[in-house]
Amino acid sequence: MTKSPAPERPKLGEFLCFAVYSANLAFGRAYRPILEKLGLTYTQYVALVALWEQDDQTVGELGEKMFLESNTLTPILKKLEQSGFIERRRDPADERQVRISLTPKGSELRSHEIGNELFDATGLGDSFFDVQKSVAKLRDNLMRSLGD
Amino acid sequence: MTKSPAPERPKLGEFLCFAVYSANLAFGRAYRPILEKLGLTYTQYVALVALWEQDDQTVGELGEKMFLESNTLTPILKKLEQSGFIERRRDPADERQVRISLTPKGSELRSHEIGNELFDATGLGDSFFDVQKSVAKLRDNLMRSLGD
DNA sequence: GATAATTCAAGCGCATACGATGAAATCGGA
DNA sequence: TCCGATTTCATCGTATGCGCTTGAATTATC
Repeated sequence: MTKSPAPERPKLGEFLCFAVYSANLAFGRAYRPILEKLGLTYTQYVALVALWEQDDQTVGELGEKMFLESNTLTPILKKLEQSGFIERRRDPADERQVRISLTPKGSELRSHEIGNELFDATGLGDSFFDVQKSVAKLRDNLMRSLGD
Repeated sequence: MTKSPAPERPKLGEFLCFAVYSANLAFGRAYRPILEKLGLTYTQYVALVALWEQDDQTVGELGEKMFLESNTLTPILKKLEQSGFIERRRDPADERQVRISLTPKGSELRSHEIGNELFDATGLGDSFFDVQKSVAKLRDNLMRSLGD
C-alpha cells in the first residue's frame, strides 16, 4: 500500500482563527502599559474611541459598533463613568434607553494619539491599511454568515 | 485664521487594533455553534489543535504556543481533562512540570476538520493565506516589540 | 552538603464576553 | 383604553485572560 501523500496538516500557527486570536492578545498586551497610565483597560479605550467618532450614543448603538451586547457593555460603561470619562443618563423621550456622552476629561484624551504610538510596533509598514481592510472584511463576512 | 485641513481622524472601523479585536469576537461566535455540539469552548479547541500538532507537551510549552500564561491555561486544561479529551500528569523526571497528552477521544476529534468548515465563511477566497500570514506577522512583531 | 536563586504550576482578584433571564418602558392591535 | 408583544438595559452564572503571589522542586553557588 502506497503511503498517502500526507495532506500536510496545517500547523497551529497557520490557522487564521488562531492568528487573529493571538494577534488580539498581542494588541492587548502592547496597549496595556500605555493605557494603564491613563487608568484605562483596552476595552474601555475602544469604547472611548467609538464615542470620539460619535458622541451621545445609546448603549445599543455603541454595542452594535463594538460587536458587544449590553450585558458586556454595561459594567464597562459604569467603570468609565466612575472614572469620570463619560456620563450615563436615561433618555427622557424613551426611558428604556441610556445615552452615553463624553465628559471634558473623556474628550480631552482624544488628543493623546495613543493609537499612533503603536503603528511602528506592528511592523507592517505600507501594508498596514491593506491588512486592516482585509481583517475588517473577514470580520464582516463572518458576522454576515452568522445571520443565515 | 484658516480652518485646519482636518487631518481626517480615522473612524473606529479603520483602526487595525479594533479590526483584530472584532474579528476575534466574530470567530468566537462562528465557532461556538460548531464546538458546543462537541462540548468544547473556543479556547479549549485551540488547545486541542496545539496538541494535535505536538502531543505530550508541558503546560509551559503549550502556553508559549497559545500566548497564554499557566494561570489561564490550568483551569482550561482541567476542563479538558474532566471532559476526557486529555490527560494531565507530572513528569517523573521533573516533578515541577505537568505533561499534557491526548486521550483517544481527544485524538479522534482531529478528523472532524472543524477548521475547514469555516473557510468559506471567511469570504477571503485565495487571499485567505495572505491574510493569515499578515496577521501572524503582525502578532509576532507586536510580541517582539514588547520584549524590548 | 547547605543555602540561595530560579523555575514552574497553581491560586486569587479583577476585567471582559456571552447566554439566559428579569424588569421597566413603549408600542400596537382590538 | 386596555392588554399582550416588543424593545432596551441590567443582572446572574459561567468561561476566559492577566498581574501578582505562593509553594514545591530543581539548579547554582559556595
